[in-house]
Amino acid sequence: MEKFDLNSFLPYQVNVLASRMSRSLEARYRNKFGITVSEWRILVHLYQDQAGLVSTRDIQQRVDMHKSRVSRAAKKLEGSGYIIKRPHPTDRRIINLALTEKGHEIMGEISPIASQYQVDLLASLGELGKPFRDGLNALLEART
Amino acid sequence: MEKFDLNSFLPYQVNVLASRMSRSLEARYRNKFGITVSEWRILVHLYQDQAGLVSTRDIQQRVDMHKSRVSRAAKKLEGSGYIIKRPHPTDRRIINLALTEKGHEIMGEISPIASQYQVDLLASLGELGKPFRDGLNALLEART
DNA sequence: CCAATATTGTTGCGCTTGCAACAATGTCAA
DNA sequence: TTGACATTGTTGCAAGCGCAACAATATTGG
Repeated sequence: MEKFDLNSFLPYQVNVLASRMSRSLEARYRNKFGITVSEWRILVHLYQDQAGLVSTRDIQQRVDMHKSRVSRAAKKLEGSGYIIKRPHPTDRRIINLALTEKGHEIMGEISPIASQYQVDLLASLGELGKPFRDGLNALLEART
Repeated sequence: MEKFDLNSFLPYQVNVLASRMSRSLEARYRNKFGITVSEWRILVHLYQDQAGLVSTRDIQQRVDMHKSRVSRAAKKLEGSGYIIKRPHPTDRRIINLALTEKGHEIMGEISPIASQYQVDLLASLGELGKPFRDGLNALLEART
């Protein structure tokens, strides 16, 4: 009698997969650059959004991280010289973040690694790739 | 020019989804029973495997948790009276875990909640459910 | 038999995180 | 204008985690 099968329980599966992916990907750049996932998310966000009007608040909303997590990761990134904090021109509560030249350089190196990882993942998925991504997006959009 | 789109980056998406699922599901039972995800995994495993020959080592291997994490969660569960630790009959290094009556009772309550959550998830996925699960399983099997 | 090695589970350590409280600043209504 | 409320970012705290070291026990090779 099967009361409950953990191995086919979606939240469990997704969590396990997430941990493995993070770990596997992080292994590809952590030792080399000393970057954690939280910092990586901020860097990517600054890298892709060239506008530069990026506050801690923006990142918190767009990158699904609690503001305290953003705050601490940003502090570390500033200390490492990858980003700088600049005051918002009119609202003094807001702190804008921007990549330094060093930040651009490291993203120039890490970004291809991440892209390649994605390519590898999709290759291993084969024709399941498309429907899997559709389902993933559906679930992500379902819960606002 | 799109250098890198975080929102369509698979490891990011899967991680965000995993966090939301855990949080959403945990909210359905944590306050009521004071159970964390780690403890939940152990309880489910003991619940579904009636054989009872379940050591910390078994759980560690099957439930994708580091042994220290299993050890601590088991200690908490024992303290809460949900499980008991029993010595292995021949190998004195091994500690077998088993649900107490109280443990069975709580699983009788939580298990349907989890099942219902899965039903809700699949409902929101609609016809994407099947291919999504296929892709998920493919990724989980890909990395041993 | 015994010495070296392997396995099992626990624990100290450092790190990260979420939460709540907080200070500083901005907004808005009366 | 001003007083109440909202927003932004930081920090103390407690909890959880992975790693590595460890003690206890088991296995294996000579």
